[in-house]
This record gives sequence, structure tokens and C-alpha cells, in this order.
Amino acid sequence: MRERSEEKILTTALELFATKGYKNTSISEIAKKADISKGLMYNYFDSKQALLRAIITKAVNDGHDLVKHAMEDYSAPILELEHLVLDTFEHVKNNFQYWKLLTSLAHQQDILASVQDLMEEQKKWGIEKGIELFTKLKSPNPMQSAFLLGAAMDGIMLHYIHTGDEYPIDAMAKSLIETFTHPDSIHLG
Amino acid sequence: MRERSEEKILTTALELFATKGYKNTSISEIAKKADISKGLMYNYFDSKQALLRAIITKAVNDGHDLVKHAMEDYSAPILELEHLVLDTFEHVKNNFQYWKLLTSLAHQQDILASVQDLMEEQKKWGIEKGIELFTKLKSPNPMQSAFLLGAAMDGIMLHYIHTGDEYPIDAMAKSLIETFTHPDSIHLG
DNA sequence: AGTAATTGACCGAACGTTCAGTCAAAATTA
DNA sequence: TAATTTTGACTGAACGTTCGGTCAATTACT
Repeated sequence: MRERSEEKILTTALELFATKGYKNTSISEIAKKADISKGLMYNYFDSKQALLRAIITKAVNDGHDLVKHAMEDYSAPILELEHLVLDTFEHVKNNFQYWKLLTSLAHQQDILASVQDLMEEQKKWGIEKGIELFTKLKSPNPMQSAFLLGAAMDGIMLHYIHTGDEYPIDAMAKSLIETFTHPDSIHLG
Repeated sequence: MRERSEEKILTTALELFATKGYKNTSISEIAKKADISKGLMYNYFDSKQALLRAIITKAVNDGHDLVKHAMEDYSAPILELEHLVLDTFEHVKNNFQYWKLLTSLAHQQDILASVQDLMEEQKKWGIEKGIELFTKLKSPNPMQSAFLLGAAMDGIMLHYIHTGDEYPIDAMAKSLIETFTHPDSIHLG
């Protein structure tokens, strides 16, 4: 029962934060939509920021597990790259609201600060993995390649989150993988 | 005199909106930093949203002029692509705060709505130009290539805006251009 | 030139509203 | 009955916006 209410608050808050933004969502609104009272919210979470932190903690852990698992056991580095891209986008597709929230938070310095420690580690880990990958692929400049792949992935995610399901994210993923693994350019005739 | 106050308000508001976010910046704060009264703000601008709109209008016009000018007179399409990338990044570097503001606004649906019409045209125009470019380059799939280039550019800009001047934006630009124009992959050994 | 009338840039106290957070009371459970 | 959970009216701070009023400078008049 207690679990149910807490879960309900988290789910509802994520939905509202993602669609309306953190600042534009009031505690009253969350409580109303979650069918609980405003006061009860404060039994489970100390503050609005603590609620946000709980949401992000959960999502960061989920994401960490998934990507970690996805990149194990691929001996061929090109397959690793392929899986890194595909699994990341799959995660974004399956956790659309969470990513939308993160994206909207990315430039709200004050709020971000209270949550940055949770995300910092994940970000570092991703860059390291990327450099490692391109080193294995004998890229002349692994860091640059990793940065570029990261930027392209973030750009695609940004467009996907902004556009919604009409965005051809799967085709973009395929195109991205080809660009980074095909010896011949696929952009010139 | 009138010009001075209005300009001062615009400059100060841009600075604060970009660094603290639109919602987190109060009119009082803008007035204080611009050394004018709160009331005077409302002589020049009807509302906080109107002030934002004025800022964006200015930025959109500037950007439009620059990119339009930059892409004229390059007969070789590869040079056009090169200039599109370089000039865009140059514009972002020179108008860092505008872009930071735009980026932070990109996911605040309610505020964005009041300003979206200004940005919609520019976005469409950019996509069209990209497709046109890759058609000239005889790309097998111009739209996909244009989307990917656009995503990569947005990703790089995102990282640059988020990281600041320590981000190697010039190197990334070079790497991006090579990736899209070199027949051989630069990411594999 | 000197004086009076008019302007509008400018101020900041005050208003209504919103919202995160509190707490005494009511409802539920044990 | 006693303890625990849940409620929602309430508080105070912060916000965007309004508005009556001031005053230096410009214009009109004598």
C-alpha cells in the first residue's frame, strides 16, 4: 500500500515533469493526478527537489544497468559500436518521458545542480567507453571520433524527443552506424 | 536616451535569461541589473513574454542574415557544406548567449509556443537547404544525410553550449566536415 | 529672453495570484 | 483506545503586472 502510493507519486510526477516541465508542475497538481493529498506527498518525499532526485536516481540506475549489460560479450568492436547505438536508442524509446525530463533539465543550472552528481558519473562512463571502443577500432583519433559519435547520438535523441514518434529514429540509427563503420562514405554519390 | 534604456533592457534580459533561465529570472532582477525601474520595463515591453519575443526576433533575424549570406556564391557543393558548418558554428560562438537561451527554451512547451512561429521558418529553411545540398552532392539518400548532418551539428552545439569554451568546437567542426565529405572513413584504422 | 504649459521617461508601492511547504484535525488501522 | 496515516485549509514568500505620481526637458506663448 505504502509502496503503491510512492510508486504512483513517482510515475505521476515523472509524467507531469516531462510534459509540463519541472517548474511548471505544482505539487498540488501531482497530488491531484495521483489521487492523494498534497500533505501525503511530504510523507514520502521531503521536498519537490527530493522528489525529482528520486525520479532521476531510479532512471539513472535503470539506464546504467541496461547499457552495461548491452555492451558485454561482443568480441567484435564493430558489433559493440552497433549495439551501443541501438541499445541506447532503444532505452530512449522505452523511457521517453524520463529523457524528455532530462533534456528539459539540461539547461536549468539551479535545478540541475541538485542532481548533477547522479548524472556526472554516467556521462564520464559513456565517454570512456566510446574512446575505448574507437581505440579498439584503431581510429586515428579515438577521442575525436568518440566525441563526434556522442554528439550525433545526442543530436538524434534531441530531435527524436522534440519531434516524437514521427521522427525516423531507427533509420537515423542505421545511417549513423553506417557512417561510422563503413569504409566508404554513404553521403556522397 | 530611449534607445539606450531599451537596448540595456534587451541586453541584460538576454544575459539573465541565458544564464539563469527564463522562469528563474524575475523582472525585478532584470530592472535592478539594468539600472532601471521595474515599471519602465513595461513602458517598452508589454509583458515578460513580449520581452522574450523581442530578444528572439532579433536573434532569429541575425542568424537568418548570416547563414543566408554565408551560403551564397560557392559553386562547389562540398565548399558549400564546409561553409554551412563553419559559419553556423561561428555564429553560435559569436552569439553564445542567444543560443544558450534558445536551447534552454527548446523544451519549455508553454513558453516556446509564444515564440515558435519565429523559429519554425528558420528550421524548415535549414532542412531544405541541407537536402538541396546533399542532392547536389549526389548522395544516395539526401534527406537522411541532411538529417544526420543536422543532428550532428545540433549535438555539437549542445555540447559546446553546455561545456563552454573548453569544448573543442573547431576540431569537432573539422572532424564533422571530413566525415561527411571524405570518401574514406576517418573513424576506422 | 523669460515664463508657463506640456510631455513622457521613470519610479516603486501595492495588488492579485501562484506555489512549496506546514500542521491540526479527521480517518483509518491495530 | 492508542497509534498511524491521510487530509486540505492555511501560511508566507515570490512573482508578474498595474498605476498614481514625479520631474527634467521640451515646446508654446508673451
